[in-house]
Amino acid sequence: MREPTFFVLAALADRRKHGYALITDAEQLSEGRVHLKVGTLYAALDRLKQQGLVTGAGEEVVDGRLRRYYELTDDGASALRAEVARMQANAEQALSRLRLRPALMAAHG
Amino acid sequence: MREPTFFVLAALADRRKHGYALITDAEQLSEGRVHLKVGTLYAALDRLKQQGLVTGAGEEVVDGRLRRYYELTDDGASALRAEVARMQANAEQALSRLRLRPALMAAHG
DNA sequence: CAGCATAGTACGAACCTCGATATATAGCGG
DNA sequence: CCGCTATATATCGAGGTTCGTACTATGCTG
Repeated sequence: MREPTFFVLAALADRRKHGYALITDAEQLSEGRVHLKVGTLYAALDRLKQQGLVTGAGEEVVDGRLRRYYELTDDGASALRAEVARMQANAEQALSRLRLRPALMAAHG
Repeated sequence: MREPTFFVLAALADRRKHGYALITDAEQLSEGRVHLKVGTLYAALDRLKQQGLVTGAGEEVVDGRLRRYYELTDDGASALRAEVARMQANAEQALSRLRLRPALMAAHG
């Protein structure tokens, strides 16, 4: 799973949201590191719906603009938890390798 | 950075290795979750060399077969540490969102 | 000579993301 | 009214990474 897709799931983890809200929410969640592009977002939502990780959760019209809501399915929440566990395990393994690395002697080579 | 690329860097973190050894090492590091394909590996090595994260570290002929060694540059080690920090931060953010999620009431809805 | 493990190379297909473009409503400044 | 910005959804071509497979090659075993 790529980073933009991960943040779509993460942004939906607490409650249902509409597309545009996901863009701003993912940006905050990632502390500014990830700005979802609209093409990425809707492609990801279509894919995740097809995979059963996300589902439509109603529509609303606010100020004449349509809002389509999305929410995590139970499978989606499981997939997100699994992805988190995988990332933490990967990070731990990489750190243990880095600790085996001979220390840098910056001065005097 | 994608997972296969991440494990190429992680497998090189402790000492120089040759291509084929990276495949078996990445598989162990990931606890069997990631099997590097040869096409993926050498494409990643070429890319990482071009980016200055990995560099050639000598050649050897063992049993008539060529071994090309690769090692992390200082930039490569920094990039790996940055990627680890990013993954840990992303995982933490996702977990805090999952904690806000209304609990599942499996029985009786 | 056939099969297997090791070791590296090459290439098209598939997947995900990027970046740009299009549509639509509402508010603000000129 | 026109242009600009923010909100909101949708589509499409281009690009980068990985996948999957096929290929070359050596040495060992049968």
